[in-house]
Amino acid sequence: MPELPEVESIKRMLNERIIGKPITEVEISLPKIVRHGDLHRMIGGSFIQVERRGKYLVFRTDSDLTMYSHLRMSGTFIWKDDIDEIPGHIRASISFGDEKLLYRDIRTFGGLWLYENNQVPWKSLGVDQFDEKFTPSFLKKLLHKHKRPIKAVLLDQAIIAGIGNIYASEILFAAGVHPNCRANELNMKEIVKICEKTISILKASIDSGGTTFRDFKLSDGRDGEFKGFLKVYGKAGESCSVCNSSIQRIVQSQRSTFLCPECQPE
DNA sequence: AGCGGAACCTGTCGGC
DNA sequence: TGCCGACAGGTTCCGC
Repeated sequence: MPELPEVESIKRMLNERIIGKPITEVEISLPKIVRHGDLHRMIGGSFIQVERRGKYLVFRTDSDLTMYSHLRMSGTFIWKDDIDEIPGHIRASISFGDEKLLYRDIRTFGGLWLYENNQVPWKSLGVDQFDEKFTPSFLKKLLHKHKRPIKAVLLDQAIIAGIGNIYASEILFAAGVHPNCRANELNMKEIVKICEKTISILKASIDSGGTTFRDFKLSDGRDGEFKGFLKVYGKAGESCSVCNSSIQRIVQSQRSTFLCPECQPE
């Protein structure tokens, strides 16, 4: 489920719900989703802020403990009072008195980490696309270090943190760049386009509450609304909205890529 | 060093 | 109707 806009939506929900409330209980129903640390150590403390780094959620507490979460393919957080019936696949929960935050994850690829001081669960995370450093000239330096196809480079979180598979296709379509173009062979005009479209598409998606591709729900159960804005992802065989050509699906690094062969010449 | 492929899981959908 | 394979929004590890 989570592309960056979904993670951002969840972050905002969490900041409205859990800040400053004493943590009274922690329940783990699938131990392996806790990748590091003992979450019970948070009992008695409280969260002071939830941040986002790439697709990670960062839960700051009033002590030196920090909880991290990555939702991977199917994780989500649900505020219990927002729903009528608790769904299956709840892997962990954190109680705040009568209120409760649920961590749900069908495929169990996601996880929770607890670290103290300034340790983090990621090895390396690249620049965030909303960072002021994310400019065409900076992007040019990054891209020209890699000869892989641009699609693979956009997806590499160690280079740019936050772009997922849906948006990689959408960004390259909007920029008119073929996904197989080698990153180090892109010219400045193409890089400027990629930079602008990355920011504008992700912003627009966040504003509309995230993508509903398969089964994404906002924490309160409403559908995200961005699905209707997708131009190529999941549309193989349909007509391009710009030129009417047939949208193609190709596979790169074992993942689907969608493109318009006319708008994105190789 | 950088790249492609396998692995980690469960659910859904389309074809026969 | 039912079974079976393909596919799914992500990341890490391993071998070349």
